[in-house]
Formats: sequence, structure tokens, C-alpha cells
Amino acid sequence: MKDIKQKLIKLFKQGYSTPQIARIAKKIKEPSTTIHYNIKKLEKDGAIKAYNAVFDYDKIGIGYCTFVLIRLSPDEYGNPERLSKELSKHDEIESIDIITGDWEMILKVRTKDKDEYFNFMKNVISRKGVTKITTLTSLKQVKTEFVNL
Amino acid sequence: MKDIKQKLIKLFKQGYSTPQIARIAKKIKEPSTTIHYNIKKLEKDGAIKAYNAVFDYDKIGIGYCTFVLIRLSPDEYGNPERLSKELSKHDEIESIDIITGDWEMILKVRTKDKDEYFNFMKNVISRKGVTKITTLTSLKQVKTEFVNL
DNA sequence: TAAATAATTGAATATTATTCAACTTTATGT
DNA sequence: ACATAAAGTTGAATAATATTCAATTATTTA
Repeated sequence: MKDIKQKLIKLFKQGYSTPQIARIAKKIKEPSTTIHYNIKKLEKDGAIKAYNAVFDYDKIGIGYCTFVLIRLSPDEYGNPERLSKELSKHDEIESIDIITGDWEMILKVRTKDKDEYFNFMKNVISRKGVTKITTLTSLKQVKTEFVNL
Repeated sequence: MKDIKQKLIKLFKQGYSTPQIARIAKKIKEPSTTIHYNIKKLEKDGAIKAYNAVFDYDKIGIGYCTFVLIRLSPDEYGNPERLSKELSKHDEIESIDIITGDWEMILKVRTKDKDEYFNFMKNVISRKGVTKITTLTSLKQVKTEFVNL
């Protein structure tokens, strides 16, 4: 056994998929060359960033999902991009947004369980510049990445 | 002009992509038939729900992104799934999670601009059973769907 | 430890993406 | 309004890729 599964999951999170031109052509009843041309244009214009897989996250062992609200200290407040760039390297983080209001940043984080999340919070999120953290834990994921579960 | 672009975007949100077996095979140095077998297994097991595109949402005209926190009334509190199922039909909603804590539900919503979001909030989210709504507006999206922007 | 099941793989085939050149439509400048 | 350029559409030919199949190896189960 070569444990190809985990390697596939890692690749499919980043991309490694591609449009099904023939199927789309049939669906919207246009020649496949026309579909091809239009897709390449979207890619060239940067409108499409990647093609990737949407998972049943329970089944790939990262079923513990949280939203993390972060408040920054006054000195970090003016430069939230520094921290967000830093955080973006971590595979556990599905999304990072800099937001308005009482909080400066919201993360969507996926880990195996609460213990793994706790470690992640202590080691990655908590750092100087971060004043307060609130975690909203998902009890049930109804829809993700525009896909109903 | 046939405005194929919008049709493609709609299809790519749902799926209509497929793994690049040959590229993966080269990348992890295994025969393509082995990769094929392992991918089909993931699909059969339900671990992979779909293959879809990740967009630069500004460039496809839905650059206004919000997180919506929803509190339910005592009578709806015990059955958050009813409302979430109802909401999941709407294309503007990227994700729906039922959560712990002060709020019962969190949505990630993508619209063209604040006006379109305001209409969406009034017509779709606000309804009996929803006691309170707080909107966190994204000022900058650093990472989405595991992809750095 | 034998039998059954799951996983790996190369060769053959089927399907699909891509290229190209011709043509049509739309946009641009004077 | 008209000529010209640029963008978009398309069928035919080719290149690349996925899929099937049967044989082999590894792993699990009784």
C-alpha cells in the first residue's frame, strides 16, 4: 500500500483538476471548440484561479470545522495583511478574510478534531498582535464551496 | 456573442471539472492506472463530492463578500436544519454552517455589491424565526477554498 | 495458512482536449 | 458611415488523455 489517498487529497485542494469541455458542450449545446475558447479566455483573464475538488471533510479526516474571529492590537491594526499572508501558508486554513466591524479578521479552519484545533490555535493563531480570539464551531455543514452536502 | 461566460461560471460552481490523472501521475511518480483506481475509489466512497472552479470573484462580478451571523427565535431554535435547507437553494450562498455559541448559523454570501446584498438580506435571510442578523463584510479576501488569491 | 479481497500495473482502446485555418461578428478610429 | 482591426465562432485533423481489461502482487480475513 502506497497511501496515494493523502497525496491525492493534498493535490486536489490546490487544483489538479480541469474542465470537462465535452460534457459542457453537450449541456449547453455549443461546439466544443467554442467552449474551449471561452474557458481559455476566462483562465487568461484570471477569472478562474484553479480547478479543485470539494470534499466530504468528515470522510477525509478533517471534519472539525471552525470560524475564527480575530481582533488585532492597535499596533497591528493598521497592517492586517502582514498576519494574513503569514497565516495563509497553513493547510488547515480554508479561507482568510479581512473584515469590518468589531473584528479584523475571520478564518475558516479545518482540523481532525478539537485537540488538533486547540494546538493549531495555540501555535499558529495566538501570537503577539492578536488581542482576542473567538471560535465559532460548526455543528453541521449544510453547504460548502457552493456545493450542498 | 452568445454570453457563454455566465453559463460556464454557473456550471463551474457546481462541478463540471475532472481530475488531471496524467499530470498527477507525473507529479507523484506512479502509473496513471494506479492514480485512476485511487481517484475512483475516493469518488465511490463519497469522499469527493465534486470538482469545480475557484474564481477571482471580483472578476466574475460577485466581489462583495459577507459573513452573516444568524440568531433564531426560541421556536426555530430546535430545528435549524429546516431554515438551512431552505437557504441552501440560493446561488448567492457559498456556505452554510450550523454553529455553537451566541449564534445558530453562519453564512458566507457573495453578491455584486452592497445593494444586491441588502436585497438578498431583506428578501431571503429576514423571515420569521430569524431574531437577529449581524453582517461581517469582507474588505479583502486573502484565501478562499484553500487557494491563495 | 489458505482463500478472498483489495491494490497495482502495462497494453489496448475509447474518449477528449487542442491546434489550426477559415469564417463571422463586433468594436474602433477617422 | 465606412474601412479596418480585433474578438469570437466553428469544423476537421491531430495530439493527449482517460478508461477498460486482464494479469499480477499485496493485504486482509476466517
